Amino acid sequence: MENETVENVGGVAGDALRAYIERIERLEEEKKNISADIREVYSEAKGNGFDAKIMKKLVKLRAMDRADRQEEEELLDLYRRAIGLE
Amino acid sequence: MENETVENVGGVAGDALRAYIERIERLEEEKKNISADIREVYSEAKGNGFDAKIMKKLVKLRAMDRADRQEEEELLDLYRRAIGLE
Amino acid sequence: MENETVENVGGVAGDALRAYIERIERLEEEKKNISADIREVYSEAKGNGFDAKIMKKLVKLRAMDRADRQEEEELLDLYRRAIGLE
Amino acid sequence: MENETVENVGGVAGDALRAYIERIERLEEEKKNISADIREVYSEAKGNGFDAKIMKKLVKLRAMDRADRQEEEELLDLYRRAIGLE
DNA sequence: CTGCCATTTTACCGGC
DNA sequence: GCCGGTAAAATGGCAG
Repeated sequence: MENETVENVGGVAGDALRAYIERIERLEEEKKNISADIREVYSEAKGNGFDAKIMKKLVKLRAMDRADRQEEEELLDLYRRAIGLE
Repeated sequence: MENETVENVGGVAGDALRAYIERIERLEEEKKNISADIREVYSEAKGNGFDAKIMKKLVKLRAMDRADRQEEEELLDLYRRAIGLE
Repeated sequence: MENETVENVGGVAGDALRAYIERIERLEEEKKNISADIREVYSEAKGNGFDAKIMKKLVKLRAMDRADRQEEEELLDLYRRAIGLE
Repeated sequence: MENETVENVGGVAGDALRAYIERIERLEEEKKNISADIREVYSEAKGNGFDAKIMKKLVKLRAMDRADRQEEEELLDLYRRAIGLE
């Protein structure tokens, strides 16, 4: 390949590739910031006496719709009784 | 506790708790959207013939500073030769 | 280094390294087999009408000691009531 | 259901369920022990001057067959040159 | 066969 | 500074 440049190595379009990579890097950066914000909220809550682990369970439960949540809880309850786990 | 309300159950300040939970939920929502965007970029790149797995490696390598990257690569190379893995 | 061999590359003791790697590989192999066995049990249970997801929760609950389990469940319950999540 | 016992709660066969759970628990126990063994090997290697992170990469590379490994490495190399990452 | 979800592994962060 | 636990990433199994 005669006119091979950094933008076109072995048939790979370097410009296009770099553009994708940079878009991803920007998005990863944003995501990282949001994760830091979330950690901060948990930390603040903890400072006011709340238990972060339990809060995470609440977040999960709220994310499920009510019907699913109830169905799942009832089934778990049933299984627990079946094996005698209180 | 006589005046126990939904906002103050067993000494737990429901309003404060709910506020934390909602802040977290908003942030989680944003994060989720960004993750979707990232997946989309990989998907688009894949559609144009790039290999997503290799792209992820590039992103990781670029995130490391040059010195660390080179050190790590040299060490791996050394170990490979030590056990005869080409 | 004059007498550098595959067993001693750049000061790295190839024999020792290979021995560690091989021990790890054997253990990883065993682990993989056990994981397959576990999947098989869940699969069999599923074939007999049990819900694997709920079973996994049972396994987790049984792994916690009773005191921890009860404490955690009570705290979650308290928080749920505080934010009005049933 | 009149003769409901701990072995048959709400139509759930407690004995069968418990048997599955216990099989899983035994397997999980074994798996946990093996994981501990693996960690121990890495730790021992570290004590003798090896870098655990790099060792993990070796294990991974050895698990791939030679053709795949070479193909992947060549592709990564190509991409790196295409975006000018040395 | 592809995309999706769960598990597993890796990396990170906070606590001791 | 290290260790443990927690969250993120990557891999692998499963379903459609």
